[in-house]
Amino acid sequence: MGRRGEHSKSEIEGMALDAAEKIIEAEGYPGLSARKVASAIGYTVGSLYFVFKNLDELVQRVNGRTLDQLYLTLEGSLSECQFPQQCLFALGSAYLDFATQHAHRWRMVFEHQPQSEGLPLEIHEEKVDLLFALVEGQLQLLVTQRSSEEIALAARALWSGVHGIAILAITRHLHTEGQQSVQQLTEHLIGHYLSGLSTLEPKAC
Amino acid sequence: MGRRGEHSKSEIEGMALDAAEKIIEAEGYPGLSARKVASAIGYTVGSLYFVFKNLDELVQRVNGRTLDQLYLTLEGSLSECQFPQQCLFALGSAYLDFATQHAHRWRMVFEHQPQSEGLPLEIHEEKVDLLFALVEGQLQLLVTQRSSEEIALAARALWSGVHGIAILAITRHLHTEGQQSVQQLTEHLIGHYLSGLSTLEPKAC
DNA sequence: TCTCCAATTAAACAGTGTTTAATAATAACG
DNA sequence: CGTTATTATTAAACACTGTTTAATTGGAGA
Repeated sequence: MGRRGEHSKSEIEGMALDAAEKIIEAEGYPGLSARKVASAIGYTVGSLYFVFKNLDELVQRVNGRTLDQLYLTLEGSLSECQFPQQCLFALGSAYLDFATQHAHRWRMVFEHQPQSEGLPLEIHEEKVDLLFALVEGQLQLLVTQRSSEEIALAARALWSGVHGIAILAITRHLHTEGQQSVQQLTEHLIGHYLSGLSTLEPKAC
Repeated sequence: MGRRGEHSKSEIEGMALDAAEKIIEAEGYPGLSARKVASAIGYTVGSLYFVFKNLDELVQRVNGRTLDQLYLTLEGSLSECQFPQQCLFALGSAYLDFATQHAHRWRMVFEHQPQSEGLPLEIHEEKVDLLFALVEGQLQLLVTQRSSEEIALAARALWSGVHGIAILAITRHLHTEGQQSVQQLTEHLIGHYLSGLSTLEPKAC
């Protein structure tokens, strides 16, 4: 039926991901549906299932692209800073900006729970590790003479903190006004944590 | 039809909330459905809508109870500590335990996005503020001579951090092994943050 | 030109949240 | 005690969901 081969399989895939992103950005994850995506790209649900195994798989693919985009954004934020502490502030600020500007898509990365347990979670762990690596790089420059395990631990502790601020701010659980004070909160956390990191003796952690 | 007045309105309400909690704890939020709750308490969907306006309202009620339970747990954890820093560690540990033991219900508190925007978010802000107050109390004891605004900011920064660790740990985005190292991560964050808090001059924040 | 395969669809199934009208059981009233 | 209202409860419907199925159609290869 109609227009066979008009779009290649990977073209349809890309169109579907684009459409899904738009829907999610506009209506949030609950607003996403297979038929909506299909009709947005001028196809029927069946064609979606010809390209994706599941709707879960589609969501995971969208999440993968979101993580890629987030990585590029964070990496880009490092081009406008000099000293490690400055750069960690920049990373935090960029993370918060991205989370608020693409709130729905960003939340979906961490909130979506696939029902059919497949394998693509490993891919995500890889991409999340890349994000952590950005933080580790700056911490490495800041506190020398520390094992990579300690650096990894520190990066996860600090960045979980920034992540928590972002989530609570977006879901309006912080009960603090405006975006300015959220940035303030982030700088407060990072600043005090780093101060403690350089104060406490290296062996104590 | 049948057994009219066998249970009062508030009894049915309580039964429904209990049943919903069990379902969520067992299958997660996606596993919850009106018909499941109804049949679990021996009624029909219609009776649910006679008691609750929405399924959203039922979820919000469950979330309210979860927050109450969380508060009691955290408050209880304070009975086994003496010094503020010790108590903050205890609070963090208890928060993490609760989050992992009731992962599905705890996640729902922060992840559920109601479609029909009602009013009961204010209730939640109140209960969340109560949680923050527990942290503020310990910080108050730890660092004297600081305005309540500074204490409130510090409590939110620190506890967002603990919250972030809990979320990322539960959703397995931390890529760190076992629960023991998650506790380690929390103590690391709290310890270093507090160290920085007492080091940095009071006016600098 | 005929065949066969791949792409696409329409239709179905079981499930969802929510609303509706019908109904049974009780309470109120004469 | 009989009748009427009211109120709790249900069954059924509606529009929607994810997913599967069988049926088609278009084009490539022989």
